[in-house]
Amino acid sequence: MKGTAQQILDVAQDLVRCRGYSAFSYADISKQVGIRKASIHYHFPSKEALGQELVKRYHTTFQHKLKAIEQSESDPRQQLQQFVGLYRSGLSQCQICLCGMLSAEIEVLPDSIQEEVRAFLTGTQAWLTGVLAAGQAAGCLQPRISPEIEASLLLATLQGAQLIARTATDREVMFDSIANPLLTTLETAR
Amino acid sequence: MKGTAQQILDVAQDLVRCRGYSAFSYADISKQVGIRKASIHYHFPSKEALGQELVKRYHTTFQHKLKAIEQSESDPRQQLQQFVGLYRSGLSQCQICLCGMLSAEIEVLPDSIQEEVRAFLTGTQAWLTGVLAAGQAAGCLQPRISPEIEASLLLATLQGAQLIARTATDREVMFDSIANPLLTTLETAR
DNA sequence: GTCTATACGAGGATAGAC
DNA sequence: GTCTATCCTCGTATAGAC
Repeated sequence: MKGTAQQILDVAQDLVRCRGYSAFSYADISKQVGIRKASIHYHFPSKEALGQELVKRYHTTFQHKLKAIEQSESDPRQQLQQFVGLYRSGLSQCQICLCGMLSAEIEVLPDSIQEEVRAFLTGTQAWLTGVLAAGQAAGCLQPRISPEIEASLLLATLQGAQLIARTATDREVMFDSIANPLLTTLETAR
Repeated sequence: MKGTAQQILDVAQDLVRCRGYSAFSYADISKQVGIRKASIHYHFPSKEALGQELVKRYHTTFQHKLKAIEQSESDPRQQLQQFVGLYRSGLSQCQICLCGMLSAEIEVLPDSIQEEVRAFLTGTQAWLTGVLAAGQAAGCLQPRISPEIEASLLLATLQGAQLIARTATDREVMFDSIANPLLTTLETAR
């Protein structure tokens, strides 16, 4: 059984990924967790503190998922496919990457949260670069220009694909229509 | 000299592209235009009405810019370059595409505004498809898989590049580091 | 830890004078 | 067209009882 703080973070994460930081409130969390608004302040004194913790936890969890991918798949092509899968999941509930959403809202975020978002993006791109470099070395992936540049192109495309997909009625279909061709063209011709 | 309604839309557009729909208010507009909050309601009875008009006007203006590109450049490569330029401009003031921002917030937007956003994205992708098809026919552009698919890939990458760029200190440099390689790889090798 | 009660400001919106 | 005045709701946050 989870602690209240974790439940709050779980609910808050879903809310932010769906509606955005500006548009979610303590009242929303209150309803879904089943405690009063004031009680949330016991666990997180301010919205800023909550938001900061949210991104930190998201970053950590995401890193664990990346580690898991590295350990479960040795083929860089499949690591890449699983990575794309991370961006696909959540779309059905109309959620996008927490840090994609927060990037859009970056101008209205407290500095402390902005920093966490930047750290996430930097870390993710570094991981992607590693996968692409390994794939290039193994001859199974062909990054455009360089692994570094391909990583930023890829990340941008996935964030954008999420944005566009969520305007569609069938979000996953729309996402796949972008992500699948992308993966195909990165894999070396057989 | 512009009418008040247009001034309101101008200011509102900058605000939404920078902060988002949820995070901008009549008070913000009021300060910048120099009239009282209540006066805004004379021109736009509700925030929803203002938002809807905003996207409609943005869409129309954007279409005019696309027409202008078609007429000033006959080379599809340069049309594409100018198109990318549209996504680059505004970044220095921390603004992203109005409809990219609204896509992120789509879940909290009134239906009427959601529709306008979808129309914009569909129209833009159609235009891009045309340019890519022309470039392919002329042998100066090489779309991945097909012009249609390349258009959606390209659009997603540009929207994502804007998102990521705005988290950086030097936003235009970051944007270019994604957009330039993208353009390079689309142009046929010389 | 969670509650009730409350403070305080901000947000969108309306009525009516000028 | 724009103003002042006002309404009502919602948002974050705090104090203090249980």
